[in-house]
Amino acid sequence: MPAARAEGAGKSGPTLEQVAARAGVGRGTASRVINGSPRVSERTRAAVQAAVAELGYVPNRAARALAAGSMDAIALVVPEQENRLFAEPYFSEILRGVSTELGDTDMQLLLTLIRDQRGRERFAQYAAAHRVDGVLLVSIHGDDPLPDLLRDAGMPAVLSGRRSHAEQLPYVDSDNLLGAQIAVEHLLGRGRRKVATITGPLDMYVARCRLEGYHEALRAAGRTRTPPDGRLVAEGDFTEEGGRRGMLELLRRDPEVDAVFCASDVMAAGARLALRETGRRVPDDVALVGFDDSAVARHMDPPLTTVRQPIEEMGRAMVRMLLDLMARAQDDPQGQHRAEGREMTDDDQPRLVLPTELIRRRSS
Amino acid sequence: MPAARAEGAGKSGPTLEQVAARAGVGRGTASRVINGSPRVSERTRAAVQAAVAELGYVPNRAARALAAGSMDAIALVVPEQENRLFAEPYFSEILRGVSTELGDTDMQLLLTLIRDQRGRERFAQYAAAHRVDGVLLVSIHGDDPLPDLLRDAGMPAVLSGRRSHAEQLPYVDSDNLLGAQIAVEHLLGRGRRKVATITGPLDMYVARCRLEGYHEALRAAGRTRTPPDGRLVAEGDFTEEGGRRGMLELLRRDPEVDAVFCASDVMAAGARLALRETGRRVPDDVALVGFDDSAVARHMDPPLTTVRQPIEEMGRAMVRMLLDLMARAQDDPQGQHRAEGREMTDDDQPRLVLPTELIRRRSS
DNA sequence: GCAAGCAGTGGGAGCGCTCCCATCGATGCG
DNA sequence: CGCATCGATGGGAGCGCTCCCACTGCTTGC
Repeated sequence: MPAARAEGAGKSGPTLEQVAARAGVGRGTASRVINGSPRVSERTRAAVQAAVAELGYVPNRAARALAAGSMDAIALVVPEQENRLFAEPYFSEILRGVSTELGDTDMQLLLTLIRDQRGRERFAQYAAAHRVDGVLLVSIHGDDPLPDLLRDAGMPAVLSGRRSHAEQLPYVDSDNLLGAQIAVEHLLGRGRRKVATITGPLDMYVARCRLEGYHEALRAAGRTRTPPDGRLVAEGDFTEEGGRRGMLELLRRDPEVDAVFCASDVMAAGARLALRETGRRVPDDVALVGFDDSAVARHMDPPLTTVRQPIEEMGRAMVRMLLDLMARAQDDPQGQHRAEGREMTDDDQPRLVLPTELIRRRSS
Repeated sequence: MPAARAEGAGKSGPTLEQVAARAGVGRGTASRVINGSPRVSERTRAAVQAAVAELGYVPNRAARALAAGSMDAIALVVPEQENRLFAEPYFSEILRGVSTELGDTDMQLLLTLIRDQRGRERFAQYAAAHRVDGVLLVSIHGDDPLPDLLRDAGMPAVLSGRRSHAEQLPYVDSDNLLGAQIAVEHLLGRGRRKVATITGPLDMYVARCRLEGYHEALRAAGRTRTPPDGRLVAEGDFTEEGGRRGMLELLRRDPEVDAVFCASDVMAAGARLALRETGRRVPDDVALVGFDDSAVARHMDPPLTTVRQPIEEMGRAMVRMLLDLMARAQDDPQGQHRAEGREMTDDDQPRLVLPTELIRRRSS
């Protein structure tokens, strides 16, 4: 069929000009059809569409980007500190959600790893140079300047998780505090007396929220600070080894710990190792609860009770939110409506917090 | 001059033209400096570099792509059949290797999910329309036409894993056959008498290789087909549930199975479940060996003996190979050297097979 | 009956860059 | 001492597209 596409191998496909010629219309009209403008007669539209089909025309993205000033692409930015994130189920799920939601658009997904400060600045520049139309930020620490760099550059961006309680940028998060709280309440409800916790890195808001939920549950149970000064709190780093060390530390401080809420399943797996090393049974001696409901939770022995967060859905929601922001930016190139006397308030920024849920298994 | 495009906020950064003006040189010279051409005097180079720094100039990718006909981007294509891959450790590792290796380039990584046949064709068109300069293909089934579509379009591509023994395209693979063989030999060496296997989907070459390794080991041990007709072979699909079903099937066929080689750790986890359900102990009653050495192997109880393949390194190798192919394509736009009477032989295609290694843990 | 209005259209003017040809001294050589 | 050479440079000509203005017929309004 596309007998066209003559012999020359490497040449890129037909151009708009050729399509227009074939359809017997002007370049402008052809462009209008391709882009679905309404101001085209039915006859013409059909003719152009036929030409497109015959020639197997595919718009040249670079040309379009150059002329229109938009790249039809968004970036998923991943700070690669500690090489950690990729292995995490969290990331795969986000990725799945993002690409699924993007599948319906003809937007492209760019994956960008940010390694260090230099990379961060470089990316901010890239973004400013309009190499992408929007940015998704995953696993951002509280002190990361990148989001603000992007905002200043006028680049639409959505965070997965907040950096602080007062996050200024659009974000999608899950209800970490409540999730942790129900997890700990569950442990208390099962009659556990010394409920400890292994937290994430406390420079991450998500880790602080889960710790807060832990405290909240204890407080609600009238069990505030027993024993005092957080002896039952160990700071981990969301890694397996961190969970293991945290557990050993907790046991060292108080050998009678009988339950642990871990701020991630992976850390719970680490804690499980430590428990095994020290000859403790789960859940008989120590009950364990994780967070995420990732695959590892199901595979542990015994299977891990955990707090499920709808990660894939979060990925999808982030994309929807970003596309929305991009559309806004389109209509209102520089957020100029704030020039209309109306300050861009925080409330203009979309945000979404999805619910978490306790999944009970045999570890508690 | 182009006072045009005045202040409007969303303005992209400075242009090459402005950099050139600032440095007091012509556009061509500025471009030469930016692209590291040698034909520039030291003085001029310094002046331009200073201007770049002062202005914070970042080349506009779209313009460059349009003018130069290359996108400085490669695509990682993932067929999303069954929604499976993203969750797999295999994928995360590849991804990590790929993006690490790419970090040193200023090449961009595009992630593309292919959902169905339509998506496949669409992507082939995209590629042909030069939206990317090269393609990495992951988890391709034996009958997938995409690789050939790409080759016909003259698009450099590298596969992870072969589609068949006679793979025509460049690929990076690991030594699946030998890996499986040492795994099974290990089992036999431990005195197991009835060694079964749960394979991957047999339309994937990787699965057939591992099955072949299994047979090879039995043959070498003089244990060919006992019992006959592959009663000890169950076909799985690389999923946990598939592993579970495979194990149940094997036990049904022959309750005296005392060892199982699973073609992936995830399936081994499924098999472990089935074993537990039917009251069998690991390794006492049944020894288990997996493949991949993914995180799940370490977390299982008991920890899983498995065959390690250097997945991250495979990702890196794929990128190196692809960049190399792209450079070739550059020099020799249409593989025209075959016009010189020299047919493009298979041997022109780079290929790489990395070694596998047995990791002994307590499940065997 | 004539000026507007409007849907539908064609095509010029760039977008910012790379490619490449023309230019211009400064050399080198016969 | 004049001419071919060469390193260094300037700038025109697009790349394929979108934007937008101008133009064509027609249907309206007064």
